[in-house]
Amino acid sequence: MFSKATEYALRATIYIARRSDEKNKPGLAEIAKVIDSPRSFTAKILQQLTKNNKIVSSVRGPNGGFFLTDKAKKLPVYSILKAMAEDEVLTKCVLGLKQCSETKPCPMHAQYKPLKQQLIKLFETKTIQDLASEITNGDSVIGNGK
Amino acid sequence: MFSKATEYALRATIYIARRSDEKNKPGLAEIAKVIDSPRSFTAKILQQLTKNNKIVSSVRGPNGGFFLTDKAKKLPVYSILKAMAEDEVLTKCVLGLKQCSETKPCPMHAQYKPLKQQLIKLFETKTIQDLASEITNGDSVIGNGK
DNA sequence: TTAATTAAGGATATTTTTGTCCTCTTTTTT
DNA sequence: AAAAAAGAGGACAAAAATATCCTTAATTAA
Repeated sequence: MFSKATEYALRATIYIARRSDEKNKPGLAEIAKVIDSPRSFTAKILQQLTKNNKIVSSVRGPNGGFFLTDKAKKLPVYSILKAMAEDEVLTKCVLGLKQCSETKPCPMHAQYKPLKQQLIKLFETKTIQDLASEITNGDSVIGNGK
Repeated sequence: MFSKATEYALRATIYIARRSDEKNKPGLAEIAKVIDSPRSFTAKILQQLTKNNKIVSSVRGPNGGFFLTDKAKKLPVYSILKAMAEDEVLTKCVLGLKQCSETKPCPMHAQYKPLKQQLIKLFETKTIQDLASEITNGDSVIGNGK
């Protein structure tokens, strides 16, 4: 559904939200290891999330790393998609038609519409914090094994 | 959501289903024009759909072109996704985790599951014929304008 | 103040996806 | 039988996505 870059962005952000506070800031190496993503590529993605979009914050130097402000934790997951310029995945026509609309619907339109709406609602309603808290049991997982 | 290739595959197949019978077989040029896709690339995709997977049928030579058998028209739309090797889009973890399962759910799992199920059901239930018939009014559309 | 640590950023490489072009084969028409 | 009209298939090209590496800047600790 989403690109690798966006998958890493989601996983990394959720992990940082879980692990970070004023004192504790996971670094790139730790994040990439835990979420099972290529390190340098993940660095680029975290830059994207810190730079314009202010979803992730960072500090350099020893004991530096990445963290989320309380404000950032309250952002909808959708904001990560927007930061990765991939929110269109949820909004565009399933058949990829520019034309497709209520008045000029594609053959999938009527059937797909309610699902699309639920998808958007899910990503708009759920906050980063919500997902970070979703460790209801010890088996919830954010990476691929060891 | 899907790749360009799969979008073209869906549009082309629906168009062929609408336009074809024993006598009438739209050709590549017509198909590509109507569904607004790059001609030669569309040729490759139609080859994929004819070759192994037997979703689309074709005949060469003058008055040749593409058509769907009655049997093919009754296939679920899902079969097009499988032919394009993109059915995983619907089934895999939103966060891209191999691990993710009922016993080791990712943080989105519980919320996303019912939506995933609806998506799969939609593509498994709807047939190509269903979509081809979905011209309830004259404004239904399968390409991008003129 | 020097050394060490860590993110930022630029340049480059690799892979995948998307797309084109040309020749070959099949089929029909003349 | 020859010519024309299509799809089939291979080789190649371009663009985008994914990934790596190296240097610089910021910050902290010794």
